[in-house]
Amino acid sequence: MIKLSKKVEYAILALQYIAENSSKTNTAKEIAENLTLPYEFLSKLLQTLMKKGLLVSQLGVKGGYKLAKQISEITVEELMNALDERSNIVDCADGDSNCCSRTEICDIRSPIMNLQEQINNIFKNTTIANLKNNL
Amino acid sequence: MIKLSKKVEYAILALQYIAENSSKTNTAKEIAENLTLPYEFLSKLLQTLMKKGLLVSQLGVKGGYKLAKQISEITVEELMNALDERSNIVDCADGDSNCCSRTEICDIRSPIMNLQEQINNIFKNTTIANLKNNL
DNA sequence: CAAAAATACGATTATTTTTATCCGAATTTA
DNA sequence: TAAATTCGGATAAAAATAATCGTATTTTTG
Repeated sequence: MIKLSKKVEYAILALQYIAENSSKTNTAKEIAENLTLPYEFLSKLLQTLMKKGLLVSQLGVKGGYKLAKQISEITVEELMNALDERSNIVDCADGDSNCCSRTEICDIRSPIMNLQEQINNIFKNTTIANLKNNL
Repeated sequence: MIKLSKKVEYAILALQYIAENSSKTNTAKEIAENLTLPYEFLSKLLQTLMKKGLLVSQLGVKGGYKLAKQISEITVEELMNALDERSNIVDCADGDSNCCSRTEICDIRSPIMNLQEQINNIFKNTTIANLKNNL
C-alpha cells in the first residue's frame, strides 16, 4: 500500500533513458533491453505516454520515441495521471459522495482529503529530472 | 495506487469510535454494526491492533476493546506499520539491495527514497485524532 | 514493390494483493 | 454450564496489477 506501480517506476526509468539519448529516436525494444524491463509491458506504457502527450512517436522502421517535453517539466503527478486513472488514497476522495454506506456520518472524509492534498503536493513538486542521483 | 487500504481506513474509524466510547469496553460486533463495517474483517484487524499495543482487549462475556493510548498519540504511520508489513512506495525501498536486476545502475533509488521520506513525514505528523472533522 | 522493423491496438492470461469469510478453540461472566 | 466474546489458523473471493499474445498499420530500405 502507498506504493508506486511498476508502470510508474518503469516510466520514470524510460523517460530518463530517453532524455539521456535525446539526440535519436529510441525504440521500445532498445529501452527495454537496456533497462531490463519487460518489452511488451513497457511498449504499452510508452504508447500511453505518447497518447497523453509526454512522448512523440515515429512509426515504421527507424521509428521510436522522443520526449515531447523536458523531463524537468514533467512532474510525478503528471506521470501518474497519465498512467493511472486515479491517485486517490481513499475511494471517496474522487468526489463520489455515495462511495460508502456511511457517507453522511463519515467524520474522516475531509481530513483524509487534506492528507491527499499533502501527498499530491509532493508529487506535484517532484519532476522526473529530480528523481535522479548525483544532480 | 497510492491509496490507503481498507484495513487502515476501517482502523481509523474504529479507533475514533472506541475513543468516543472510552468509558466502556467495545465489542467488535458493536463497532462493526455502528460503523457498517464487515464484522469478521474488522475483528481480525482489532486483534492485530491489540497485538501491536494500540488496543487492550478483554476476553469472554463483557469482553471487548479499549484504547491502550490516546488517539492523539497514535500517528497514521504507527497505524500503517501495525497493520501492514511495509509502506514502501517501491520494493527496493526496504533495504533489499538485490530487489531488481538493475540495482547497480539504478539511478532512481536514492531520490525515490527521498520521496518516500517526505510521504512518511506526512503520516508521521498526522494522528488519528487529527483525522476528524470539526476539531 | 517486397521485406523488415517498428509502433498501434485489442484481447486475454497470469500473478499478486486486498478484502472477506469460515470454523473451531479458549476465556470469562452470569 | 451456557452464552458472549476474543483468538488464531486456514481458506476463499474479488480486485488490481503485471505481463503476454496476436494482428494490423506504418515507414524505411534494398
